[in-house]
Amino acid sequence: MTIAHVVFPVPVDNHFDYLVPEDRIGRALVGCRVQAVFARKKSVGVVVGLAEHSDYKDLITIIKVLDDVPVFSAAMLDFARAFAGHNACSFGEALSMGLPAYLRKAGSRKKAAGGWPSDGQGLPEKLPVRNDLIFDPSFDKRWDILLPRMRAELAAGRSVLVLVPESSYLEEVLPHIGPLAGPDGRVLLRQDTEKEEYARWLKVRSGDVKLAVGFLSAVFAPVQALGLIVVIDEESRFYKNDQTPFYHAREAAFLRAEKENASVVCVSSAPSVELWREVAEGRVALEKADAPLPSVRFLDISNFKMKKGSLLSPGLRLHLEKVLKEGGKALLYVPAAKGVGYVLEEIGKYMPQARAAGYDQSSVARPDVDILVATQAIFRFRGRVTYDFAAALDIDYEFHKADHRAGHAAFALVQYLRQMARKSVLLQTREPRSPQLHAIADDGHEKFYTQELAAREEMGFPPFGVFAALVIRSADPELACAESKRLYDIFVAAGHAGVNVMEPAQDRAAIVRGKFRWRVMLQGQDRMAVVAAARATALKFHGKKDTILTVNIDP
DNA sequence: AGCACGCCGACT
DNA sequence: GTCGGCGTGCTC
Repeated sequence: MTIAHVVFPVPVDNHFDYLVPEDRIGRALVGCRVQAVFARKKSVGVVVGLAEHSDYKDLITIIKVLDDVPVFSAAMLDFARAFAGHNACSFGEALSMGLPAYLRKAGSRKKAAGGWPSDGQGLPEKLPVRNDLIFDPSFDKRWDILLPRMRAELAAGRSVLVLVPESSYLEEVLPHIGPLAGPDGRVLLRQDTEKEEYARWLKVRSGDVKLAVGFLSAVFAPVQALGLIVVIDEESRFYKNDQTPFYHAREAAFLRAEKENASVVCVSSAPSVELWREVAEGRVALEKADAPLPSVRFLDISNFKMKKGSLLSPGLRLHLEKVLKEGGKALLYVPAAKGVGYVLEEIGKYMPQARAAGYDQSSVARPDVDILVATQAIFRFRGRVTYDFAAALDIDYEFHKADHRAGHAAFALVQYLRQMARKSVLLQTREPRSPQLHAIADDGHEKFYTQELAAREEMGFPPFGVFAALVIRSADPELACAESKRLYDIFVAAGHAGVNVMEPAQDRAAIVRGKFRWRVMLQGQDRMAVVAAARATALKFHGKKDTILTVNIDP
């Protein structure tokens, strides 16, 4: 009697036992998809283990084994298990991330044709594992270090997975890496139709693809003989998934690489504090690509009595006039929340002779003018476009955000401005003596990380502690509030040692698409303890009708 | 997550 | 009587 442990894409942590059909006894089964009756419905599950007997009495038999050869290698199963533990989802939910929609559906006749070359047997030895951070403040030195590293893996018969934060990077990345593999050996992973997704998945899985490029979900791509995962601009916020499971692609990349004995190389102009800690602890090696960058100066406006909302100080106007007189071009950064409109109005009033325009998320083209007033959106041109002069008009605003990552965001902002300015960068501030401000503008960078790591350790913030946000969504504001209180009570009643809880509060995004959001925040030192507490609380909480609860680890 | 079971109030 | 709301617990 042979029993299969099967997991399904539902939020339950345990596996379910089924009898193996006669004709499949003794053949490879672990990692195969199966069709079986689960909770009265025909469902697709994945075999994650085998046993000789089960404690469960009324076993039923698997209806059909859907794959001739396992869809998931042992390493991918290990990765999914670790991923589930990291992100407060079930093993089955984690595995379903690695399947195209066609192969997740119960009724689908689609096959996962082809097989793994038996988990790497018959392949040349792997290169030694080496996790690196390429710190490239200038943006253009990264390829000198990265390309030889990728070539070495490919030459050793290993495949390489490249993650980029979003599509604007492709223009920059593809010309560099395209030549590393022939047209049949490379693929760009994009979400479009299910049919396309499936076709590409098969191609990658066949083993022909040696170089795959994609966005955050590409970390699950079934590349064979994985040697290296490259994470381009690892600090980007786009690597954090915005729905369940709320995983971070950089963290998932490290988990997967560990299970596949592969390496990770992160590239960044402003490394995340989380990754910098890995460097400090010796788990990731630092390769700094030194290149001169323009220095940063402060423009103290604390003594100016400016009109409310005004960002164009007399001092800044003097700078701009000088730049214009020399025939140069200026970039003025404003936070997206403030918009570019008011600054443009002020320029029109005080400097009518200057050609000025705005650039933000909604802009189609980048205007070629003397003064460009832009939001974050302009940074998609990093490495390709430069200005003579760049200024952040309200750098204080960046620090005063109630977010433990605000300091890093400000640091990254300054780094990006230095990349886009040929001559000088100016930070307009009312707090010219702020130690944080001096740390982010320091040429050495060490100052920022030392200060930021100390502050985060003191506060128990990541990477020294973990947050978990339990978010309740409902169309009814009262209900959302009441339910978050009930959730809080459930957590407190269970008493999770080593995990702190904060009073229910409105989520940062209080209303999204007509749904009101309240959240209960958990915090603790140990990631596993926080994840376990979050998950236990979520499973105990039975949401009222029309309310949804999501668990976001490290929001 | 779904979905059935079962307990209460409301109603032709 | 019995319809249907929603709280509770289970899925091999």
